[in-house]
Amino acid sequence: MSLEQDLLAQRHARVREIEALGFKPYGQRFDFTQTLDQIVATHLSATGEELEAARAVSPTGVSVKACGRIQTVRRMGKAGFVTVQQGNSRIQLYIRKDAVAENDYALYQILDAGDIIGCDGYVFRTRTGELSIHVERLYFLSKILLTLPEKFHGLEDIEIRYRQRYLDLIVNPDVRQVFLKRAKIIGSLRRQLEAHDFIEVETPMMQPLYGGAAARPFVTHHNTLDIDLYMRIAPELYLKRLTVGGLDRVYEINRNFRNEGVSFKHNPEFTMLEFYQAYSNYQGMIELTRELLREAALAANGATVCEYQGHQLDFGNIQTMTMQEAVREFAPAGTDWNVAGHELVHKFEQYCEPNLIQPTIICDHPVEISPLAMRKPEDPRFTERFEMFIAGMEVANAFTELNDPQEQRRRFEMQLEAREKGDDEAHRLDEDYLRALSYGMPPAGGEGIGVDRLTMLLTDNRSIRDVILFPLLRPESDIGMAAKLRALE
RNA sequence: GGGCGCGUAGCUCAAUUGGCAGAGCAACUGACUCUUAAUCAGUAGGUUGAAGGUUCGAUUCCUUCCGCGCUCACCA
Repeated sequence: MSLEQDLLAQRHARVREIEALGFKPYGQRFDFTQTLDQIVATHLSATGEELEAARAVSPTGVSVKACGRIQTVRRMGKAGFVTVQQGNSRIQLYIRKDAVAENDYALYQILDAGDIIGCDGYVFRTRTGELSIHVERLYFLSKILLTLPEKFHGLEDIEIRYRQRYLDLIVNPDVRQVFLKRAKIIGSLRRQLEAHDFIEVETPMMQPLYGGAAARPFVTHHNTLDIDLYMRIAPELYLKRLTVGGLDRVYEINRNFRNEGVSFKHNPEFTMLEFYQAYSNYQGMIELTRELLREAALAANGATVCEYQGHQLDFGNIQTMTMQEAVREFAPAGTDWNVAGHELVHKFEQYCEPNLIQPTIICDHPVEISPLAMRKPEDPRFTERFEMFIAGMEVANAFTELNDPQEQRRRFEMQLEAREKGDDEAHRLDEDYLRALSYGMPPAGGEGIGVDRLTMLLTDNRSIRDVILFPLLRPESDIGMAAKLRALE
């Protein structure tokens, strides 16, 4: 028998012991009166004397019913300390033989780190001043069968951290904070857009034709209809159909799927915010972007400035320059910046992109790479488009939407030519989209913001996998948990 | 897909030129009624990612495979 199975068998035997003591190892509702966060916040500054005095005045004044997962157990003869964690807080429980029922003490003696327990007790401070709960009654809520990683070093194996994120979250408190911040960022984006009268909509993830970006799609199949469907690479064309329908301000925060390489800034499924505002244009999007990012930074960090991989990023002061200006500034002296088309894009990617550390809006992209954006009236080689770069990453992409169906048809045909020349990521021609435009789409500005990348920047994580709860990995070979559990029966 | 690197006990890590696979934590037994990385005494725990090869002998060298990381390409 392997060690792992030996441990599992030990723990399983403990389940029977817990039952023999009259506790249920699983499945009990527990109506705690305070969370550990509340207990810690309430008594943060109370001294031991104050807590003792409060208890003398009213025994219920400092009494609590609380619960959490055991982090460490320190047993000493006829008493001991058990540190439990719940939410963002941990607190130690003090259990002594003469203060609890016999069964409760017997239970305490067989607790393992990782068990989930509850207690009744009162709040006090130990001799060393640590806020603690003096336990008067114990409850058993859930049994751990496996063993937690080491308490001091935590879990560092990056593969296990991604594969078993639940374990990562249990033992690495910083990871929890990253995902709390992520939720705050998304909440802030929603609040800002709602405040501007945008409504949240959901458009198809499975599409008969994919579009709105240049990328290879995932293909799936619907059995009953017997058709292939594509996982969307962007929601853009559906959201713009909604502006045709009179939903003037729409947004969607959801997953896009792109069948491309995986890297520190690419995950096959990623979260995109897209929004469209009728009667606006790309200048309007620049103004809105400044506001959204400023507020997101404040929501995440309480400041518009944050540190990212050693750089101070200022989300409250976003500069703007055209793509040509960027090449003029960053390319080696003598480089011809007064170019257009793919040549300009190439020079931009080569010389500028990695150097755009501070949040920077780059505008006026060549028409060749912008099939859905309106041309600039004063120079039709370029479009009313911008992308925002931060720390060398593209974080946002926006433009004045092309709403002329004739021009859109010609752009699609340009894309078809590119496809025939071997560009298998060129846009498809979407007849229904052209039909929608032919009913008249209001002038509009639209934008997409990469939520994962924004979260990376605001949480100082260099890998997109550290801001996605379950990043895509190759499936594990045999884990055999079912067989191991069956062996315990 | 290419290049480079990594994979040792449940976890974090050692192992000298190729020479008996080790430690701490976790686990188990015992002591201890204010500890906090509790302490102290003892016990047990290994297909060194997998398969093959070279060798008297392989964690160590070679080949293939698996997984992960970094990087390049791709990702307008």
